[in-house]
Amino acid sequence: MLIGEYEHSLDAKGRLIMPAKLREDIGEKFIITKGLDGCLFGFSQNEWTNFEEKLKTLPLTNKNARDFVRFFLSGATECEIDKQGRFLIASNLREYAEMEKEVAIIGVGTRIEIWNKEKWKKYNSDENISADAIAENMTMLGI
Amino acid sequence: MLIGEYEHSLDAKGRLIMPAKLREDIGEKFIITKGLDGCLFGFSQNEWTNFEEKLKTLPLTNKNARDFVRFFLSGATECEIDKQGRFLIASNLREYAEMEKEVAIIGVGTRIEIWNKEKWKKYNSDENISADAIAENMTMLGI
DNA sequence: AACAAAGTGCTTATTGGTGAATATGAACAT
DNA sequence: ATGTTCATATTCACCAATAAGCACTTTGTT
Repeated sequence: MLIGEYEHSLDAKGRLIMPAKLREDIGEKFIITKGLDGCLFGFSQNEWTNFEEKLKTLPLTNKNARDFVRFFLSGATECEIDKQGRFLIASNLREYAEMEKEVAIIGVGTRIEIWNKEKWKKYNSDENISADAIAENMTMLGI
Repeated sequence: MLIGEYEHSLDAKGRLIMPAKLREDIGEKFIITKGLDGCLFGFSQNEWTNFEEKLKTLPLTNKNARDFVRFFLSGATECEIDKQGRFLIASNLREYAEMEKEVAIIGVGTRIEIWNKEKWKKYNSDENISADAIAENMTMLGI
């Protein structure tokens, strides 16, 4: 289970340390893609192949399907964690998520998310995540 | 699995570098043809025969289907990657996809797509990929 | 035959990815 | 407090991938 919040920084070449506590669960090789709300998603191999299988079934003739597949697959990269625990974030993904240096990495159960740190702070301070709203959603889900 | 987004440029003779990360999957010889949404499609030998098979199943009695088949087959060319990792894009295909110099190559699972870079940027900034639509599709696919 | 256009191949410079070495800093034990 | 260990940060050097320019070959045209 991928959990926790970590802050790290990109090096000059755009590499990032994978927090030691996430390393085991995410695996040595994993996939990052463009995510929602301006962050990047990171999936373990298992989660990803699942997802790929589903994408493959979508029809080429349907424009919505093409758009969706393009978004995820064109935005995807396989990453490998090096001996020093770092991995490279492709430049187009860095650009997409507007990452300069300071980055937040968070575990979200089945995936990780990588955020520009400022954006993450801001996102957290917004009303989208007021305790009330969350509580409401919890009751909706029957928790 | 063909994934990722790469930006490269045509040389004076209309040749293009095949990004190193796609080379293995697409194979030394592959097929490019006119694609949908103004780009070119590129298939590995295997995927191409696959695709041909699917086209063959379409009813020749239906004009739409005939048009569809002609569209893909008439534009198809075999490409070979040279020692320096480049391949030539036939001039009629370059013209079809309105390629001048700057080009985006993307991996979309079973095929690659080659876009005029500007067109690709524009396509990405359009609403075809609103966050809402993506989120919706994600839940549909159970992610 | 002469020329132009298109295609092929080589050579060089530059960029960006990769790996190694070292430094910093926190957590913990003595 | 002091030393030890582990995780993270930073820097440097090297190598592979790509860009760009040029020259040669082939093909088709006049």
